[in-house]
Amino acid sequence: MAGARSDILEFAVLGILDDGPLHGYELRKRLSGVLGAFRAISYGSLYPALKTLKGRGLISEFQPVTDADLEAAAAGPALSSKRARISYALTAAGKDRFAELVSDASPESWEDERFAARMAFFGRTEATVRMRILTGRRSRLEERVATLRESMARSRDRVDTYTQMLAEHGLEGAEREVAWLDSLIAKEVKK
Amino acid sequence: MAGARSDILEFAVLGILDDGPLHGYELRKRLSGVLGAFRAISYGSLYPALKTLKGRGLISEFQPVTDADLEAAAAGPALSSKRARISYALTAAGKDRFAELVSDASPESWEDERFAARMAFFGRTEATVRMRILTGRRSRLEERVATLRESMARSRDRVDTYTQMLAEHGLEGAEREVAWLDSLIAKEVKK
DNA sequence: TTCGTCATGTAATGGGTTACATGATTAC
DNA sequence: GTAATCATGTAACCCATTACATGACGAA
Repeated sequence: MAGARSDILEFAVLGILDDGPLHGYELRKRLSGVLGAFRAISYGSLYPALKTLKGRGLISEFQPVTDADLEAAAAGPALSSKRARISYALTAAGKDRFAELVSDASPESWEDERFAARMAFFGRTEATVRMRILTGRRSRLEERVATLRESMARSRDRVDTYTQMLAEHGLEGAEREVAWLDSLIAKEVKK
Repeated sequence: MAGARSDILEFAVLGILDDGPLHGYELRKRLSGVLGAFRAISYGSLYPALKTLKGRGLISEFQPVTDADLEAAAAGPALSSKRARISYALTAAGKDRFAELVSDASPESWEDERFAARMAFFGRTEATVRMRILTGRRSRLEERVATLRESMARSRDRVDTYTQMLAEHGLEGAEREVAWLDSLIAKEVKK
């Protein structure tokens, strides 16, 4: 993914806006479904990020005024609020950037922080890249399982029951994710 | 937990040292078993934290020189290295502080960031506090399950299959943790 | 002798949160 | 009328990581 570190927010925002324009507040809600598991980003992170993205010419701001605009921008339960919210849309450069990011398959893609976001946009990801990320994630997790097992074996008698149960639960979680990935990979192959 | 935010590292370090003196390098390894799941802290975090703790008089530094000291400080696979490592030990104030922290049962205790660390020291936690944290964690997780279910229901037709599978996997993980907590709680009751 | 791991640290950087500030709209 | 939620932002702060710097010890 070209850049260095947490372009993950950039990626997620571009990906969501690639689906249609949205205003900040709603964007944030969608973000929590895309960024790993449960974490929601704060406005103190989102709005500055939006500003940066705009500064880089990847997204553009607009106030939806016509009904059509409202419909396009709201895309929610209802066109409830009439307040002039600030909506954001991808520019051509933004679309290009997202296309670039979504075609990347470098190892960071399957690390904890990024994997969920990457998978959330698998619908717009090439099959080969998808496969690479899934298998990469799988081997990453197996690695973790191995490390965990080893460290549990080493410390078995030193640590108390609670620590052990904690570690065991973590191990089971990792194994479960491996199994889940296996099923996803199998589905990919069948396709 | 008296203080504000991430006294979690403080808590974990005190808890580990409560078991006996240790040097930084080894401390860091143990920390990864105590801090949630898999995360390891970096030296760039650990050493400054140790310095602060020392400044606050909660831990003290010493160079193990006698065989007995070495034995006490190494506590590892072997007394391999003869190099004068800097070991840390709890002071009386440090012991008090740990006792204070370990008896806390405020709601933050069962949030994601803290729960694992709290549970890792359940062996030295009062039964009532233990119970409170376990049940608190449980209801926290159930809350999450509910939110997740609801948000999945709301967005069912809008989001693609991959996002859905991701959400489902997250949901299952949360449900699995609830079940795990149930078994832990049951064990506590029997005791 | 060179590689891996043990071992300890500091400075720069960065990503994020919290707290604060403000105000409109909706449902009761 | 008033509480909840929608909505947008800024400034201060915090915690952690990365990159860097240094060096000893053991094994091949």
